[in-house]
Amino acid sequence: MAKELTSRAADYSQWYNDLILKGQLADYTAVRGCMVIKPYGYALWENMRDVLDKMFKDTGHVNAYFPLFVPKSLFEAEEKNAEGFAKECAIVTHYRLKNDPSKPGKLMVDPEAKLEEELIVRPTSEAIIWNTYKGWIQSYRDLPLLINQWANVVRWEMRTRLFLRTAEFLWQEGHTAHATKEEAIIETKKMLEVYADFAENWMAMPVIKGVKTASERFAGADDTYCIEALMQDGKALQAGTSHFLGQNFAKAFDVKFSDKENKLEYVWATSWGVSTRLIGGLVMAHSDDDGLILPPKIAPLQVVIVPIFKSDEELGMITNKVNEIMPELKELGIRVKFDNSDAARPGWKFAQYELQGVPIRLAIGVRDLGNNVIEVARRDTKTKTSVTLDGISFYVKALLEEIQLHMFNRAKQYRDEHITPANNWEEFVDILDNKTGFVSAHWDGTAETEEKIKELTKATIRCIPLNNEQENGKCILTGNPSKERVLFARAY
RNA sequence: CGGGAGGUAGUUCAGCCCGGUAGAAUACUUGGUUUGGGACCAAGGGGUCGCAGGUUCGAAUCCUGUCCUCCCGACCA
Repeated sequence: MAKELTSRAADYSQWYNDLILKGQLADYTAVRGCMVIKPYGYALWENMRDVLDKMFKDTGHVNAYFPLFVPKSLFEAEEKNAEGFAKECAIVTHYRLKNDPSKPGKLMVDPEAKLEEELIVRPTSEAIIWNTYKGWIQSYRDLPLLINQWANVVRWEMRTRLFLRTAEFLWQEGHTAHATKEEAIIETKKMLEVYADFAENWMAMPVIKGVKTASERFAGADDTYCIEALMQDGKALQAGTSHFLGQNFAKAFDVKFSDKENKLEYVWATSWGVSTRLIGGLVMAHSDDDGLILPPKIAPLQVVIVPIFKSDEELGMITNKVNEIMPELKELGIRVKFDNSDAARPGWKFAQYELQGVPIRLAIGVRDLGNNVIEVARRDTKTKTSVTLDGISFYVKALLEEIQLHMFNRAKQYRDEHITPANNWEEFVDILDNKTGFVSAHWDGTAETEEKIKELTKATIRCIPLNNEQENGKCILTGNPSKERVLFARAY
């Protein structure tokens, strides 16, 4: 079974690629580093997007859309932000092609059509948005501004990987403006909670909420909060970030407001985002050697019904019964498909839907009709049971919930078992090399030490967990005093 | 961007070293038998050999350039 898939043990990277490609989530294109998200993968993204969008709106945000291009002069206004992204920008320099006189039928860039000012294809939108906000904000009555946009961005990464790091990707970016520092910090933390809620309760992917060290911070932020997830190969994945931007962008773009005392103040800012990278995390958090395992709440298809028949007459009998069940399932809001195609035999369908991670498979043949039962197969545990057809829709509904919970608990158990304290350097390195996962260790708080540890072990500080327990100790590398442990890991 | 590997039928690949009518498996189409874990038989269709130059009587094969992918590294909100 699953004979064409590479196993995780044999080659984890290849297994990951196999699942994306053969599970039909995405495919390569002729464009370097850019993928096409196929209908099945896009359906997954749509489900994720819809849930997040509702969460944003429930927390008072509205959607808008800003330009893809950022004039270079605006892009460079916030210096740290510009510096952070400068090395991975796509730049528009011309606006016209013309026939190439030396190569008939071919086109060339028209040198006459050079732009006065280059346009940067947005790697993130703070610059264009804050330049726009300048015109929208005059008074404290204009605040807060709570805006989100669903968009694509481009980052010219040297090395790309499907979903995890592509040159162009889809995401949402929230950009809010506030009258006070306190309010902006509350917003930053609120959105981190939204992300954690989404990751854990919808994607069934446990995350650690924390704050980044100064060197891992978003370029232009005063603080970067993050959710960190753990993949099955023991590597960490930054799954979402929420930034407290202070007044950095307000100052760079001169965005001031009059407060109640008619004093001019700079606006306080936040930005926060999650991307299609979440899909990569979803794949690596849950799936197995037989294919994808998708959490029911966001799976494009939650239930597939596969008929087992030897003749049209038998298929007719089965179809009659399925026609009773389908409306009941749909009535309960379940995304269900009846695969009565005769192009593939049952065994092939079983394997295909397992590869694509459909949470529940129902198989029904005439034998089952006689016994008034149906075979229920769970993707997460690969167990099969024969269940009475009476009230089957409620059984399926409950089972979907159970699968969702089981997937989360299983991932959480793995994650929890892979947060390991290290009290000396030998332990630290041993855990990273052999056990993998997060290592909880003391750090002296300096960027130099952080960098040195990264050089020596390739592990980075993923975050300083929120509500971190305070505990006096000694830095794992330097032995200097430390007040708390931080989480290290090798990461994607 | 450095090192390594690769790109030939929808897919996985052989052929390349040593230039001479483009192959296999699988998938697809049709017919038949089948159908409770990736069925079988028969017939059939499908290719600018990544792209662009060059060498040659002749290039999938040799040479040069270029694009895309994978792995390792550097980089990485």
